[in-house]
Amino acid sequence: MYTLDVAHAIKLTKSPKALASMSEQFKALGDETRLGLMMAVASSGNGEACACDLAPDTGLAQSTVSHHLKLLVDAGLLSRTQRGKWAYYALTDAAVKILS
Amino acid sequence: MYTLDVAHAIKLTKSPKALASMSEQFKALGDETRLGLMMAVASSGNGEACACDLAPDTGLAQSTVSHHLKLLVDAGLLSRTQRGKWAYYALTDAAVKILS
DNA sequence: TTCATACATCGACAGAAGTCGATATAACGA
DNA sequence: TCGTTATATCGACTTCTGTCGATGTATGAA
Repeated sequence: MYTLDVAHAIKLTKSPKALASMSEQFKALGDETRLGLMMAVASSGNGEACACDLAPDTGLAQSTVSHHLKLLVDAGLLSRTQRGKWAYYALTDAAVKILS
Repeated sequence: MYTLDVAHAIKLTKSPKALASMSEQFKALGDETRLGLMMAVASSGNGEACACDLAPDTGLAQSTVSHHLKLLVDAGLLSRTQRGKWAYYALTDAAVKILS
């Protein structure tokens, strides 16, 4: 039956907790700037991107980009690695699942 | 290479138009009430759900639910069919793709 | 035609979210 | 140690968004 397939495929998350974290991830992606950042990371040379490269492309203030990146990390969509002075961001598995 | 796979899998939507409509859909799903409505439709008996059934479960005002449903339809995530006095909502293909 | 029901639209309001400039922190080089 | 660079955090402001009650619209029944 079509319906049951859909319900099953959609990993019917009746649990409110799962629903909350799910909607948090969607909310994080529901902003053009942040989705653009995700795409930039995805298409960046090494699977990861330096904040110093991401910020200029957006045309936004550095503090704004930093804020958006933190939000994406908090939602579990980006990982953050500090190397020296630079911060590198990469997609998490969760992000790849949602975006592909 | 890992990165290129990611970039490709993510249907690298450099086009701003695609990015805008994508983020619109994510934004629509980025609200717990609306995501709950989507789940309710997905798990409803017939693949579609009547607004009259959806509204009471949310505990919200009827006007609020109507507003959310319109938003989901506008984002291309729900289809709307009027039958008599009742409005029936069903997931679109786009919604199934995102949610599964 | 009149009434009730199902839903949409409107106007208002409170709280959330995006943005900025200024400032703090932390790492590296001289 | 001092200065520079890369990011993060803070405070303020404006715009967006979720919510409601009231009202409009359309369908069907009496």
